[in-house]
Amino acid sequence: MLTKKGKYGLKALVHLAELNPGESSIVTDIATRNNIPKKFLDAILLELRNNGILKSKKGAGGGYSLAKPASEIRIGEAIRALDGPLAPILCASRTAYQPCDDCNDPEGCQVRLSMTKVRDAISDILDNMTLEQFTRAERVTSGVPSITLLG
Amino acid sequence: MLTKKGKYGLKALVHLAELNPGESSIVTDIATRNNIPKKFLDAILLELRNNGILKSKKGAGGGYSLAKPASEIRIGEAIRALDGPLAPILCASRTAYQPCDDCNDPEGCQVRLSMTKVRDAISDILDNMTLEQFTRAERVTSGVPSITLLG
DNA sequence: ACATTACTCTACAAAATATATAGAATTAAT
DNA sequence: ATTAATTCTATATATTTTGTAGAGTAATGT
Repeated sequence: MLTKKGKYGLKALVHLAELNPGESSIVTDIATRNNIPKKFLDAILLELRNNGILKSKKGAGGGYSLAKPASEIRIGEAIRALDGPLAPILCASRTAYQPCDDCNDPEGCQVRLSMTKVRDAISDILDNMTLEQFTRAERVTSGVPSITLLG
Repeated sequence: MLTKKGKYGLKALVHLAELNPGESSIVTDIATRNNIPKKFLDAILLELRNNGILKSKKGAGGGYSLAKPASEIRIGEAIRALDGPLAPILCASRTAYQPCDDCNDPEGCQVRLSMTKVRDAISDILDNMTLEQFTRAERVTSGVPSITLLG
């Protein structure tokens, strides 16, 4: 699940990616422009900074900016930093695997196997999507998936 | 995210799918066999029943059984009944769409567009997977996705 | 130097959600 | 009738999410 923290973080990243190269932005501006509680955003941006996604400068004239080009920041990377593993359940995670304590047979567990497929599908999308692509995304209905049943 | 409720429910469905046709099982048995708190499972199975996935019979000789063949029960259907929409965020749901209250432009929101892709990918997997397939799944490493980066 | 700015850190608090538990009510079989 | 089993209502506990408050730190400009 994408929490508000994750959502706010992504919006802040878009905000920063849309600045001119070299420019930075202060938290207050990002917060007001995106309807995000300032103090909450403080913590979020700090976390992104501690994960090497943003860099910050203190004091007057300071602010936050991307730590690397938007083309080198993966959306999956940002979401992991804020919301944790992409997998729907930890036993299906490749970056943070942990067996369920109630499961007597993780190897043959169908829940785990199916959720591993889901995790891989999510990762295929989010780890291959850069912040640059994300920011430039056009307002077009995303490609219709091959076989969708329930809409 | 798959909660314990969702996980327990899926395990119970597997349990019931593995019975001989026409057979049913009582909650206590499903609970002890799968390390699930009995009272919690009561509520879960009831919810699956109210969603037309299970049927129940009260009293001695009673119990739960599938309401339809395992080949006609979709995993996505079960997860929705227990954990809600598959989409990582409601504004990306097709079955339970709701705009974010803090979002001034849902149409052009990149978070929403990307999460819609994720939702579609999840749905492609879970709405096309039947309980029958799920139950018969072999203990084989799931197919390697085309381009996986972070493992 | 000094005031101002803005990030950083620690602690806490409120709200929402997830995870149960208890016990009585209902229905069916023997 | 008694027992078995689901169903209903209510409640309790734990965890996570979503914030808020306020002091601390570093940089800047004057």
